[in-house]
Amino acid sequence: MARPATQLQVIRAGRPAAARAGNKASPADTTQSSTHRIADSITTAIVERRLMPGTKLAEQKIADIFKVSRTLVRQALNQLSRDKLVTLEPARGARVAEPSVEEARQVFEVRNMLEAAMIKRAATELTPAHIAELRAHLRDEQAAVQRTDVPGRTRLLADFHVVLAQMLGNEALAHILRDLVSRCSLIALMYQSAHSAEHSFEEHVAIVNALERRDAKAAVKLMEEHLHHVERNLRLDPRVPDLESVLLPGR
Amino acid sequence: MARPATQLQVIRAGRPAAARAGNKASPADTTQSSTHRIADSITTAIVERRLMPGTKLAEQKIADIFKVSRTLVRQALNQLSRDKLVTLEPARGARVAEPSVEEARQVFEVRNMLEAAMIKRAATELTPAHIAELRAHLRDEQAAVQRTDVPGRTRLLADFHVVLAQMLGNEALAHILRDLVSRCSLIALMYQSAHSAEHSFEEHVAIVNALERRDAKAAVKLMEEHLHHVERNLRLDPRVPDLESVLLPGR
DNA sequence: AGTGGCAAAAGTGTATACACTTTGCTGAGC
DNA sequence: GCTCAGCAAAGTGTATACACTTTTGCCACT
Repeated sequence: MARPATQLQVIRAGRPAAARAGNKASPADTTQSSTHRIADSITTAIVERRLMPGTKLAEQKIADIFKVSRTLVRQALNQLSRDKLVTLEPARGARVAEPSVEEARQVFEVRNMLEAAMIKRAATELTPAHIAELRAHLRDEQAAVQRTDVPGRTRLLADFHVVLAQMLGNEALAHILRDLVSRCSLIALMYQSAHSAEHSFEEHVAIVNALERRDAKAAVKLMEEHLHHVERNLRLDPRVPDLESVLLPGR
Repeated sequence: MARPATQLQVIRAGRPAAARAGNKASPADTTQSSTHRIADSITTAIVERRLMPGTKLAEQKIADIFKVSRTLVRQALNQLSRDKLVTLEPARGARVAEPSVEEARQVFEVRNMLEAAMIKRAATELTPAHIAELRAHLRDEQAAVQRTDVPGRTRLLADFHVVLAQMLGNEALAHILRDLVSRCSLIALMYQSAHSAEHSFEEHVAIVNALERRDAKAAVKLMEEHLHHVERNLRLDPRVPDLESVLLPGR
């Protein structure tokens, strides 16, 4: 069971003063809260498809990896379970969530509601400076797509929607959307989206073009179509309809 | 600064078996997770105005009240901070949140986006059975208003919006809305809404009437007006605009 | 060979210990 | 009398201890 002695090692990544050798608490030594760092790492790992749905997330193992106690890992897992990125079963531990088809439908429905309203306001409120920022973001997206940087493009394509929310200056909206978009990444991952990254990118470009023209109607329409395309290209139906037909395919 | 400790005493209801004298763990003995119970109690206390914004929530005191360790209280406070009902300052502890005017604006903006879209769908999708349920809810609202049951009516008026979300069968939407509505309760509490409960109730009735007529346009309009009224009746402006003009009013 | 059951191992849930931070108070210095 | 250093009390942050639960593997029994 993982020798705790290893925690005493002084080496620890390039942290100047903070990394004290003491084995006891030293709050506020890391740049941010350790909990947050752990939750972030796991989120990123899930979104970038390095942790598959259903993967067991044992507290002690994660604690060893991050060289902290289970306490902090538990906090992180708790947060993630609120984002629906992991599921927590009593006395059974945490696993990477496996969103159901129904859940996917619901999440996309909410995104549609929120983002349609959002883009409508964006069309009237965004300044040329904002549009320029969006163009810059699109350039990043394109670059990631072209060099087939899968984790990078996944993140950037998702961030597009969050960036829009932030430009409206509404943190509450941005926060909600960030959660929804993360969940969508997990859903896309589970249901193997066939929606090509290029396609998403092009739809983003079209949306920004409409915003620049201040054509609210077109922007809303494009956004709704975009979300609809993403959702429709999930393989939501034939996913393990029931166990029997998988094990006895001949029947 | 109002003694916070005494306010906490009120919360606990008579729990028969849970309060065991044993000091060690006994998982899964309470009906639900203790953490959840604690978070719920605090949420209720905030929404029902028994805990005022800014009240210090010291971990050990709460732990004593609920007869659990700080561990569980910390978990509960962490959850609440994600809902923005309490603020957590590093090494300074937790307090009941004091939402800013800007935050209030943002929350109402998001609610407007979500609820307008929601009510539009509700107008086309709700069945007569749903309408009947809504009528029943309205009766409860009215009863609470009439007997000036402040905590009850506050909760029921807020629940109206959550119930609508649930009727659309979208848990994700309902969950988001539940958070937003709780925050709104806190905001209303801080900025002493002058919006009378009767007024809200009547607007709810008008909304349900529109839904029954399946008049989506009217329903959306009524809902937007309702939210606008609630927001406009907050005293959002003169609230400590800046400290100087409070301390040196003559200038 | 197959099955039921028990015991060890692994893992979760809660409490507690202890280091560190903040805060409020007191007393020495001016 | 006022100010500020420094100390004590209160409170937070993290680790660890330990009780309980689930899982796993093994063995006796059929």
